Amino acid sequence: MLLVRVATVSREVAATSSRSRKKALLAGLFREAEPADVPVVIPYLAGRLPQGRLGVGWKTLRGPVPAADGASLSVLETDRVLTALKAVSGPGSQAERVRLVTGLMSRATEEEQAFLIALLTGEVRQGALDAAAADGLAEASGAAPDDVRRAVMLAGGLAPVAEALLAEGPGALERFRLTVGRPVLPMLAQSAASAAEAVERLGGAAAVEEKLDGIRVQVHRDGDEIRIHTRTLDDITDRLPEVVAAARELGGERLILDGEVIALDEDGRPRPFQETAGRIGSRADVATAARAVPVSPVFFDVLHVDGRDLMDLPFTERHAELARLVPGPRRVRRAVVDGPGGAAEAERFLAATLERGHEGVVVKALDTPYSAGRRGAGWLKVKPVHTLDLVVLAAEWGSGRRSGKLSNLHLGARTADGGFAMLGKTFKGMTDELLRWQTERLQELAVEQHSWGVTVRPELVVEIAYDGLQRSTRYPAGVALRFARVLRYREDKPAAEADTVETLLAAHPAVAP
DNA sequence: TTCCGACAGTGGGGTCGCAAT
DNA sequence: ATTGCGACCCCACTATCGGAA
Repeated sequence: MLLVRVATVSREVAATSSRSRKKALLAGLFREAEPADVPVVIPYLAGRLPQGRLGVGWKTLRGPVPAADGASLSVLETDRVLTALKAVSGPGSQAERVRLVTGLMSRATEEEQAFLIALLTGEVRQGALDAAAADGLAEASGAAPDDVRRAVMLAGGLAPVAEALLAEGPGALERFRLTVGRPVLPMLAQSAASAAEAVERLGGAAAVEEKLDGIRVQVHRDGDEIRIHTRTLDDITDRLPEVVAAARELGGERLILDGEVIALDEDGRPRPFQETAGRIGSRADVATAARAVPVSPVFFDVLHVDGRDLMDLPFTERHAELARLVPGPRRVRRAVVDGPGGAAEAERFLAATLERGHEGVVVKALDTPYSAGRRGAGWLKVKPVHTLDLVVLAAEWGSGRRSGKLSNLHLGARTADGGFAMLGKTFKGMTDELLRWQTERLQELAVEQHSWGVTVRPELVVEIAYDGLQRSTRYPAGVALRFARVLRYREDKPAAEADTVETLLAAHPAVAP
C-alpha cells in the first residue's frame, strides 16, 4: 500500500466530526490493507508508530524539505526507514537522524510530509485514535466491537489483534486472554469533589483507599520471574530491584498485581513526588539511585492468581484474594464504609490519610469488575484543591481548535517589591466562551506582541485551582504550581489584592525553598 | 426527546539520558 | 561542564457524538 492512501484517509478522518464516518473511513482502509501492510497501516491510522517513539521531535523535523511531485512511497518502505532511524545512536547520531528523515521527506508529497511529521511528533490530530481504530477494526473484520476492545486491552495494543483478526476472522479473538507476563492496560479513576460526594455517587457500600503519589505499576510474577510495567506498559523491571525482591516474597506463584511504587521515609511518610519520579526515572546507575532513594510497592488490586483470572469478579472478591496473598504493610490502607454514616466516615478517612502526608483517596464500588483500559465509574479519586487569586502576566496563542485564541496564561503572584513572580502557566478550565472573552480582554491589556502571544499589563486577576507546590529551577520564586487550572476571572479584585508569594510559601512550608 | 458515558484534544511541570557545544 | 532535545512520568478540564434512558 502507498503511504498516500494512509495520509489521505487520515485527512478525511480529521475533516469529518461524525464518529461513525471516521470509523467507516478507518474500516475501509483496514479492509484494503494487504496482510504484510497490516502491522504498519493499523498503528499509523491510530496515530502511532509500530516502533514507538524514535528520538525525533519538532527540532529534528524543522528544516523544510522539497516535496516529491508524485506519490511513490510505500507504507513498508516508510516503515523500513523508520526502523533504521530507531536504531541510530552514539556520536554523530543527530546528523544521521536528520539525514534519514530528510531522505524520507524528499520522497514524500506535501500531503504525505504533513502526515509523517504528525506521526513522528505524535500529533496525528484526526479525532480518532485507539478507541476509534478498534471500532474500525471491528467493522472491517465483522467482529463485535466489545470483543475487539477487550482483546486490544488484553494484548496491550491494537497491532497484534488487527493482524490476527484480518488474517483469521473473529474467531482469532479467543486467543487473546489474560496472560501472566503480558501487561494489560490499567483501570483508571474518575474524579469527585469530595469523599462524601464520591460515596453518594457510588450509592451503597464502598471501599475508601489511600491514594499514594508515586508511579503506577503492574507487577507480573511467574515463579521467580518478575516483570514490572508502568501505566503505559513500559517495562521498568530493571530500575526497581527492591520491588522485584518484594514481589518474590508474596504468596502465590503466578500473579498479576496492580499498585503504586513510592519513596517513603523511615517513618512511612511519603517523600515528594519529584523524588519518587527521579528515582524511577534513573536508568544509568540503578544501584546508587536505589541506595539514595529506596522505593516500596504498595498494592491495591489483583487480576490473576495461579491460573484464575479475577478481572471480572467484584472488587470485594478480588480484594479478599489480595489480602490473602499480600501482607498488610504492602497493601494500601483502606476502610469499607456503608449506610447512613458512610459519607462522614469516608471524609474522616480522607482527613486521616492527608494527615499521614498522602495525596488523597480513591473511593471504589465493591461490586464492580476491573475495567482494564477504561476510566471506570466505579473508581472515584478525591484530592484536596487549593486556590489562589493570581495575576495574568502574558498569554500564548493556542493551536488546533484554539487557533486564533489566547489560551495558555502566564500566572504571577505579588512579590515584596511590588512586582510579580511567575508561578507557572495554565490552559485548563476554559470554556469556548471564556476563551473568546479573555482573547479580547487580554488584547486590550497587551503591552507587547510576540510570535508566541502577548505580554499584558498585570491588572487582570484570575482565580486558580491547583493541587500543590513543587520545587522549580525554572521559576523565580523557586516553586511552581502543580496542575493549575482556571476557576473564574475576578474582575472585582484589583491586582494589588492578588495573593503574594509570601503567603503561598507559608501555606506550603514543606516545599518552600 | 433528553441525558450522559466515553473519547479526543489542549496543553502544564519535572526528571532523566544523551548528544552537541 | 553546560545546554537542548526527546521520552515519559504525573495530570485537569471541556466539547462533542451517539447510544442509553
